[in-house]
Amino acid sequence: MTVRTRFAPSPTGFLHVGGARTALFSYLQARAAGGVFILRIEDTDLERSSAESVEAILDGMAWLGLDYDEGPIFQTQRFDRYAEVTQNLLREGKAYHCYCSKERIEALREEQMKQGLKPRYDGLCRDRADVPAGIRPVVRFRNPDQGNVEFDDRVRGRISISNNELDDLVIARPDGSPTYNFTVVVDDIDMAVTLVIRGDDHINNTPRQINIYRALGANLPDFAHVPMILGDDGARLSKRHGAVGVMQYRDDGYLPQALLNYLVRLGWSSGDEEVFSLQEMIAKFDIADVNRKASAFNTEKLDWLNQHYMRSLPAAEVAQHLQWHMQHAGLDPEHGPALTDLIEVQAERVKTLREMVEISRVFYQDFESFDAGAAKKHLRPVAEQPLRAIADRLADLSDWVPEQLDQAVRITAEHMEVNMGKIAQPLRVALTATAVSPSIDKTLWLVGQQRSLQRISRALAFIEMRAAEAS
RNA sequence: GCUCCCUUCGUCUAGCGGUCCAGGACGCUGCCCUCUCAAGGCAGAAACACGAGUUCGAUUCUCGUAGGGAGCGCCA
Repeated sequence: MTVRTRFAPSPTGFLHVGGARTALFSYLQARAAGGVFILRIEDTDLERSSAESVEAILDGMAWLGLDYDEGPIFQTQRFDRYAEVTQNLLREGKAYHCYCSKERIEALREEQMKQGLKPRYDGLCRDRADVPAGIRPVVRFRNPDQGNVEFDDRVRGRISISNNELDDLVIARPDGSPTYNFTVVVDDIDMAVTLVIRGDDHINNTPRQINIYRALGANLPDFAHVPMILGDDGARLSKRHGAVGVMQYRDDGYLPQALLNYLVRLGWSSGDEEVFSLQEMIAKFDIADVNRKASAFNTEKLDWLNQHYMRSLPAAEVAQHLQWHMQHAGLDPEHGPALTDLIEVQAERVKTLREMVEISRVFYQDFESFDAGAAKKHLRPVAEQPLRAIADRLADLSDWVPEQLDQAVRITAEHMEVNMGKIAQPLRVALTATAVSPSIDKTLWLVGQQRSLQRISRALAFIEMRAAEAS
């Protein structure tokens, strides 16, 4: 039997990291088995669902590269089907109309809670013969009241719950619209899903869903309930933890490979390995090896992985993502070094593409003024001779490559009998306006010959101006 | 309140009765390297929630306690 998995988000917001992880797990299980991965949009709640959210989810899936074989399938397109199944259950006596008012149900719930009982529908309308006038009834599923439901969860192990704990849940509202626990079951049956991977907040729903499967005479899929993701502080992940939406990670400068790798390691491991390409994940991941406890999201480790991928992925591939950030920062890649060159030298000094853009402005745009502290320390009269000397040598350089540039600076330092720092630091400030940049040869290389010479002249003028002011 | 579930370094995890005075990774600290910042190399601090059992022997099995989570909707 071919493995069929699905990811079934409800479009009530963006794709968050927890959802992305269950999507990834479902995707990996399907791909590993040469099976089918389905995307289904659970939009039965017309109030909360939105087209923007659907877009956001689709965008998130696309950015992560989690391609699906079937879908997106929208539940709102399947209302006729749910109604049909509901009618069948009604006809077979496996479901019934319930005329109880919401008020009565609420009062019942309160009363039961007060008595220390678990709130459950009391079945008043179960065998009702009359049809009260003027009331549009809901449809309730007739849950077995004997025995218990057991299933082997692929991550949680054996789970057993007594039918006494369950009650007759509403499967259709007065207007006929179906409810979640019913639609998932109908859909997973119709779509022949063989493995249901979802958040463990659904674990308590599973027994009642299993009862519906049985009433429908369908085979059960395997279930795998994965723990949720917590924020850095161990509390449930929410907006106040910063980024929770997948696309926010893109905006913040993370590579999809890094996020995916981080997510797969959250609650799962394979020996001492930390880095996994998508192919390796497919080969090594097994939902049965996922941990049972919730894990906290740690941005520092994500940062480490992100830098790893910025450095190890082909520069051309990273450049495609960097391009997007350059544009968003208002920088034109044409006005400076090739992005692949930039990545080669900058990737090891930043955690995100966004930071890379920030520290690289100076290679694409002229700066307004020298950093005050850096200028005060390095653009002093003593730097004048070294700067003139290096400028002369650089002006004659025909081959503007790091090796030649490194030689030029070293030889200049040797001739002047000074430390590298005596020449590199003033030069660094001249070129970048700050005292921090890549190694001096790489900095020169990225700035380019013409621009380097212009900036050195500018620094010399600055030094003279300061000297004049002082005297 | 009731039901179900979870508990190894700060964090992610390895461990599936003796190989563990508990291994790896991120982070942290120190040293080295060094033209700045990084990166890199080396070293280090850092955990089995607690209490009873079972056993010759428990991180590993059982039961309690404590702490935490989820569910109990005409939301998904």
